[in-house]
Amino acid sequence: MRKVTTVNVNGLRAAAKKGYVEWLAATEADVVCLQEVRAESHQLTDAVRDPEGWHAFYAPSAAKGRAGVALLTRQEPEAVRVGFGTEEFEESGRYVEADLPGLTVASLYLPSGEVGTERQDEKERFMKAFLPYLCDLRERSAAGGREVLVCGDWNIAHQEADLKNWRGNRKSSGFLPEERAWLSRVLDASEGGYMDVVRGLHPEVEGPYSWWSYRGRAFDNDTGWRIDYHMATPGLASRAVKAYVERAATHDQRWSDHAPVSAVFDH
Amino acid sequence: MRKVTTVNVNGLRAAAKKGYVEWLAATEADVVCLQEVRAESHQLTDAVRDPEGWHAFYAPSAAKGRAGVALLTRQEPEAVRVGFGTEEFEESGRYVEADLPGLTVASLYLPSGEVGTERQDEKERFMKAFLPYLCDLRERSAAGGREVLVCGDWNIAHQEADLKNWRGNRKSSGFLPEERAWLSRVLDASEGGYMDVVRGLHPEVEGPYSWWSYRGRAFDNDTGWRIDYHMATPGLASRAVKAYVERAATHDQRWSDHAPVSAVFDH
DNA sequence: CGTAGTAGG
DNA sequence: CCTATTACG
Repeated sequence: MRKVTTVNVNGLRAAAKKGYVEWLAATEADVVCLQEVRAESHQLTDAVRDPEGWHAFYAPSAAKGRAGVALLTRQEPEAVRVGFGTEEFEESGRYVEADLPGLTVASLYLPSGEVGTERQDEKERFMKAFLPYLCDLRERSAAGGREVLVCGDWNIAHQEADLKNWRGNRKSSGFLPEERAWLSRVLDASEGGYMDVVRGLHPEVEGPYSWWSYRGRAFDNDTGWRIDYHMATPGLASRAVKAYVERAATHDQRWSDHAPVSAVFDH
Repeated sequence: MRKVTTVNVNGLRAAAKKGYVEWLAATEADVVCLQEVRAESHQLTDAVRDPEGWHAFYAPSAAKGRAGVALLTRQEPEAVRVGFGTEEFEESGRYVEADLPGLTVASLYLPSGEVGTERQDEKERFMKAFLPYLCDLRERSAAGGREVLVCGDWNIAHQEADLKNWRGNRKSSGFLPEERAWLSRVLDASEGGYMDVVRGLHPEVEGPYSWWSYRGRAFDNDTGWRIDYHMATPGLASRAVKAYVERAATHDQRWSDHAPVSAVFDH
């Protein structure tokens, strides 16, 4: 495993018609993590559901047309698991993980919230349940000799450098103080203990953003958010040699409001 | 008034983006009758709602996004009336009429039905209430020295020549014996007393069809129905010199599942 | 197979 | 603004 890419496709059926298929055919990634598949497997064409040369695993949501994550791996995994053990989210299409030799890799779609609504409460319940799981996962994997990489749409920008208009979004879901504090705990060596691979390799830059609203000229003006992360255990993070947002993948013809984010690892 | 065109636009907002605007700008009609506007006036752009050179009158449905008829006239009408006096259908967006010198012209969208459903019952209630109105209208207009022309989507094919696959549709709403019999009463000299202008000028042809399903290759194969009619009082019908379906108007780029139907009158 | 509606993001 | 749903045609 050298390269892992994560991308929120915002509806795999729509994305497949607009450029996702060509992008996947051209990628050199060994693992691709998808979020917002927004389809049941039988609604996908065979070629999209099971692309040539990949093993594909889907965790759809029980709610039709919502959420849905997937993992594509070149190598056949030793095991695949859906959900993280919290009843409320088991069939929410938000988490799938696979064991590869020396690595557990996961595709995560953390709920998006809206301040003052039940959806924000749901996001917070997810966060509360998911952090202990991340700790368990890290410990369990360490015992099994595996590094961990949790990729996906975390729906939180961590620091001011992670979104263009941070001042205007201090009261917006996705940049609330409690959400940012939660991500800090994920990254805290004494708690979650994960590393933000992209930020680790690019500590001083604005962004790079991975999501731009479809409204207005957000993409053209690069008015974006960095909410898609590769969160890695330190041993794996130390092997990261390259990490970048494939902004150009959706430049000519946008096939999602997110761009793919990739990380390349040494040996 | 020389030329009157009727067209079911199947959503004026969608049609306006796909070719309706250009078609209207090029037409030489003096009156245009629209059905299935499927929008409230404020949802239309100014140029679409009030096209240059026309007087426009809308009768939207109380149900958002449904039905809706309109009349466009080059000349300012002496009067415009919405509905035909039957409570159930007053705000259903199915009937508007206007008085022009020597003529009352109407835009009608008769409900489409589906056998065995409440929608078929509604269609039948509409038919039952509308026939007496047509008789009243004819008599009232005659007393006022006006001819009558009721144009629109009647949602009934009258005879076998009025749809491609009449055998297969004998139990389909739109070609049921009772619907065909009702149209015969509209045309019966001793009852409705109206004339089918297009059929009057083209007694021996199949069609010409004015609606083709979007499903399959119906348009390319001309598997259509003739359900859009100009129904005229005899004095006006006798002045018809030309009547045709503008199939080519939606040939390159279809902007509705119906094509405009036009009739040209002498003096 | 389209156009609407509405929910979600 | 975009992708889904569902209702209607």
